[in-house]
Amino acid sequence: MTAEPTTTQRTTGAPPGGSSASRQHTLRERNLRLVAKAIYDAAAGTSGPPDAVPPSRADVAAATGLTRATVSTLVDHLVAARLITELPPAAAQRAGRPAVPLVPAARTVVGLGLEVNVDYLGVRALDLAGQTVADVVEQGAFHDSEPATVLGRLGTLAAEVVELLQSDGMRVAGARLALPGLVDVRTGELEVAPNLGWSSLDPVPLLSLASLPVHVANEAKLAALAELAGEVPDSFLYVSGDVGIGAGIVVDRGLFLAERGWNGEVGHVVVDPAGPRCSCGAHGCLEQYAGKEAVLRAAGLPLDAPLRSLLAALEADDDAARAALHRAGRALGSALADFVNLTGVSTVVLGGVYAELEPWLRDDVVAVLRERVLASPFAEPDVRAARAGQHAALTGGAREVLREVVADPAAWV
Amino acid sequence: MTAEPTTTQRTTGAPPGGSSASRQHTLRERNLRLVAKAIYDAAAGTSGPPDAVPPSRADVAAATGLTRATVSTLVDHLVAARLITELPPAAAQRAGRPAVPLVPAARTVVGLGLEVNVDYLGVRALDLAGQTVADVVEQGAFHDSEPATVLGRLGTLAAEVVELLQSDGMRVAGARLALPGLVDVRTGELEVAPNLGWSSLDPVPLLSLASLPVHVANEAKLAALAELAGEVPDSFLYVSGDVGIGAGIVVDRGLFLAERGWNGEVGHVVVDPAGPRCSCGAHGCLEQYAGKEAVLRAAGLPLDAPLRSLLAALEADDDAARAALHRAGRALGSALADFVNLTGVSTVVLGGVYAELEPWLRDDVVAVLRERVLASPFAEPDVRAARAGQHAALTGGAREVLREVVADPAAWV
DNA sequence: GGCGGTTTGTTGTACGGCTGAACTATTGCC
DNA sequence: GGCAATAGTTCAGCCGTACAACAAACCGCC
Repeated sequence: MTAEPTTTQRTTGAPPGGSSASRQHTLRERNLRLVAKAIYDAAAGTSGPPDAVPPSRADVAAATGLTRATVSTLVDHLVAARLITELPPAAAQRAGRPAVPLVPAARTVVGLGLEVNVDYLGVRALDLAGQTVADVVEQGAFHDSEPATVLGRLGTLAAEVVELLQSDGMRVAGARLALPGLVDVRTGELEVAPNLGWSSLDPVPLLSLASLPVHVANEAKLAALAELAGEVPDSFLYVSGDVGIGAGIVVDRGLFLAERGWNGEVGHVVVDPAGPRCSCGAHGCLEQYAGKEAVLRAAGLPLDAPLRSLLAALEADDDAARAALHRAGRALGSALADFVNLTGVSTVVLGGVYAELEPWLRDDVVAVLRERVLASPFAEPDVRAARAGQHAALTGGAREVLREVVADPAAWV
Repeated sequence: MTAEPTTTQRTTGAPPGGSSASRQHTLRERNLRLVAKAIYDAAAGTSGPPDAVPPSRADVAAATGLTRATVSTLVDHLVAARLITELPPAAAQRAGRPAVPLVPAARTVVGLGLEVNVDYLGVRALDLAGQTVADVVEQGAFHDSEPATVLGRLGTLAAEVVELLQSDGMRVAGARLALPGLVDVRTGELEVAPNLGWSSLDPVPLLSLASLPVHVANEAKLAALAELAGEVPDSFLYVSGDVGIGAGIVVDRGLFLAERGWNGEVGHVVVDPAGPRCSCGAHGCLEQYAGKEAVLRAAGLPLDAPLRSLLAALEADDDAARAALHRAGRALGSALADFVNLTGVSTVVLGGVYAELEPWLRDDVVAVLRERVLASPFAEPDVRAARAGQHAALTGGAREVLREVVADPAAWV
């Protein structure tokens, strides 16, 4: 008899009703979720490449353990709610009545990702099929900006997008607002966002988006969720390099958010107490070695240099640039070793500027992890570059909204 | 509109059936759990002091949202299964028919905690009422011991305890084996336990406990769960000082166990890369400052000195001892600051030898946490001593087994 | 090209479990 | 002793799933 991973998980989007009375309709809700999730996951290709052929009612019945009769009625409800679409039966190669392929509906229900960051703000809408149906990004300089003005502008953009989508017959399920700062996951308030110069405010009302449920989250954490669109383990640490260094802890495909969700502050892990003083008051924080500005400075580039000039220097084998990334990689490895040792999550995804710098960082990070992670002899740490592309938090936020739709389809039937 | 903590949690003891087909009997199972948990929690006094008077069927109905009719039949089942006991009606002060108080049954179903540690092995049995019904601890020296011999002896002790309990009419629900090493939570195998000199083995068969489900876990993690018996936040970091330094992450009253459960390795967070070399190969690990041996050495005591001689020196205001604890406290604070920053859990419980040393550690630990925890201006970190007493892992293991019984009472009706 | 074999999806009955309302049981208060 | 109040029980009704039989649509093969 062995220990099973008898574990619940604290991540985004717990199915509701875990600890409230179960009535007859609870069965319906739970089984609707089960069926919706089966079809959604098969289409998204949760593991491996997307199945060549979408599942039929019979497939869903086999996968869930429900009878075909029950699945049939549930699917009918989901189709009526426009969450699921029936495709024309494919030419069958087997004997028997051809199956009706079921896929998540396109352009019916969408989730919205919103973001304010230092140099841009944006709105992105995704549908259940995973397609981007709207994408608006405005460049800007929001360092020390006025929250009401910036969030008001973002709200206007979002309202325009919502208007457009609704006139196309789509329903907007909700929105996630990504901010580069400390967001209290319980209240949705922003405690502080150093790079915006914002503090102690409730951002949602400033958007003026009436009748649209908006949740707030940290930018790196939503960006982490965007990685779930691709092939990635169920649990990983996402580390996003930028002016600051943000992180998200993904466990079993959901965000780990204990207490107020203030985790992953890897930028201020002390790499060397004899190192340079950091803005946080401590000495030798990771940011002083692997923060964007520290790397540019060490590479002999101006602090406002674009990333591509650093990449150019690296590709040209510039010694200072190479040395800067070697130093950053060792420091990053050291801080990540603590991160892995403390959380027990062994895969690290490098996001933000680290994604593009990964070829020059990876070897050093891996080497230090191998030295310093205690479990590395039994579970080799894995380091990889993020793949979600530009403005990943917008994608992650929109995906998160849709995940909630799939997790509670009963609200839509 | 604000962000809710829309989070599932990965901790010990997920209610089963989260993602499988819901049939009619699923309702029964879920509601049985709900009722059992309501009665159990009220008795255990999950928050605050135990309610003066245990809940009645009507109270449970009000608390759960189920009707009195449903609660009545469910309670009848639980009473028949001897999981719940009806107390004689208390003298009613209100008008109306007096309520029948419901409490967890004493001495009917018990959970077993087992442990092998460096200097002892033990068996403890707890019943649903929270009482210890059996407690056997054998001192010994198990450094570099033979696993088969030691676990065989523990198995014999456990079998004797089981025999005794069963002859008294009790049913043993299961057992948890605590080991001071790296335990793979998925397979139950022990990868390595440095202080026992054990590695790569499956401990459960060596116990030779037929027909008793035994799960294996890390000792510090089970000790952390023992704290849940007292007044403690729902989430906290438990750090246990001993020869090594172990830790457990408790989130929403359950263990956080991502992947294989290898988290909380705080003993090898690097406090100062210029510090002394550690057995793990790195320099300046926390253990070199706050490990039991490092503290004793710094205090000028022999490495095998008992804890009470250190406590005596501290109470006598011995300079070397005080300085040793100051140094340990600063180092511990630094490593815990990383732990708090990375996990977002703001309460630290000091267990193992740290529990008794807490008066001399606390101020330094708190001071460093205040400096280094980024969220400390918004959520003051809390540091407290563990209260579970000797051999906490035995208590935690037994409690964990009982928590599973309460989480799935349907298996017992 | 019709017929058996095969797989899909639907229909109708049975059953389990919760609800709501009425009912019984037991007390305090006037 | 009667009335109000609270606890617990009984029973018809409803809801959602299972099970089994059935209809639909295809293949292959003689």
